[in-house]
Amino acid sequence: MLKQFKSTSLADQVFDRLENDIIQGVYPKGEILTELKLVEHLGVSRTPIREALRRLEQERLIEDTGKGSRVLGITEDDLLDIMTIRERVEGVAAYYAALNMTPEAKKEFTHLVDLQEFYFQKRDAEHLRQVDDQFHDMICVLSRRTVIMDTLVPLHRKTRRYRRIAMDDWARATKTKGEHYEIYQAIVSGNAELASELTTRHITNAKIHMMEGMKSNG
Amino acid sequence: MLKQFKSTSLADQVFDRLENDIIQGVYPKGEILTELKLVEHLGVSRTPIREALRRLEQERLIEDTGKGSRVLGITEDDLLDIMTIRERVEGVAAYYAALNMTPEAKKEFTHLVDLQEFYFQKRDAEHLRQVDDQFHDMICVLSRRTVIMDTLVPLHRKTRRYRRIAMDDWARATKTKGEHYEIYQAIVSGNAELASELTTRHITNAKIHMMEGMKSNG
DNA sequence: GCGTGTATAATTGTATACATTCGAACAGAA
DNA sequence: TTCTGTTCGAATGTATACAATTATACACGC
Repeated sequence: MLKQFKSTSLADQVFDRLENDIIQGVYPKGEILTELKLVEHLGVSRTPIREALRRLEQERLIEDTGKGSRVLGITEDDLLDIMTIRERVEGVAAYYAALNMTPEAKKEFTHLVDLQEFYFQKRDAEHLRQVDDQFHDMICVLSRRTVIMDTLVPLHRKTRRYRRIAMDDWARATKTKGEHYEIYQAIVSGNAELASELTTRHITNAKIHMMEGMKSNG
Repeated sequence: MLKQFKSTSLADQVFDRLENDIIQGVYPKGEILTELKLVEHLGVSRTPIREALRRLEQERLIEDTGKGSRVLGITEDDLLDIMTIRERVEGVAAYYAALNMTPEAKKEFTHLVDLQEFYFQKRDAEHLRQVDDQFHDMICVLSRRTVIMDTLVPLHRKTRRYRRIAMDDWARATKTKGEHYEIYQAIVSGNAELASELTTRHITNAKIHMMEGMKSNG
């Protein structure tokens, strides 16, 4: 018999799924989720569902009404604020990442950048979006600063739906790839100041692009 | 019979208590909390305790070991990063607060500033610390920007233990009172740019003061 | 028709029972 | 002694039973 995959708990699976579905808009904003409906829909008992709901509440993706949980979702104001915070904080992550590079970290980081190039050549927007996610998360992880990670990573997750749109604009994707590569070089060469500055500038660009997208799409 | 107080759930009570106890250092860093021990200690069943633990995990105050939850607490690096993030983000909150003032909000804010003066005159460091907490939380709430609130308020909570020390330094408390008053004036007069700048400068000062305290106290 | 009271059903809060996993202690053989 | 296998217990994961609350519908009296 094959070795079993590491079993994540049902509570974790429910959380991941609901978090993703809410961010992707599967559950429209304002919809009421009751525990019983989720039991039927997901086929697990109330215990893991309740634990997932409490965590989603903590992340302000849902709101307890006393009679079911209301889906809050992510507004345009939220997106704007997320980018503002990232613009001001993610440079700090890049700064520490540049100070903390190890050969293993560099190898992993390089692999990610190569993957980005690969998907770019294939014009594979969907995977490119995933790699973009991972790129920014990796900077946080490489910083080895827990508070910074815990602040930024949830914000990255919440912009996931938006980024799908951004990556379909190939001109922006090309620019993103170049900016990422510059950041990568600054970090692996240990140039903390430059890494910080380039990262901030990159996110400012992404923010501007996002705001233009919001204006034209309503 | 008297009207009952609004009953918060046991899960919420357990969360509040454990969160506070961990931040205050009641549970030393590294201690393992098992559900059974908490059941005995707190006198409630495992269900609300588990929900509280999952939320504490989400806030990275504990870590699941698979066999009990390890208390993580807050390191000096964490404190430094918290102040760095606040330094860069809290000005944004003040900016929006200045744009969103209503008569009711102004009244509440004014009351808080008066209260600060009151406790200052009484040399009541403990209450002064509470008001300091509330002042910074209030700026976030007044901003009416959910993401900014959700980012900053948990960080405020995590610095609570440190602030107790800071308030015992009366020279700093005096300076804090003055800086708060300037920020208050900028916000209620709707001067968003100034409010943002003063807030950032105030937190920079607090950060410097905190770092000096860390150096001298080891 | 309209308001009121009651019964009922839906929903969450809490406790507990059962399943499973994992590690540590211990016994026995090489 | 040391390695190994087994057993037992402690802990968590999951499901379910029970309690309490609240909204809704409906019947009844005015």
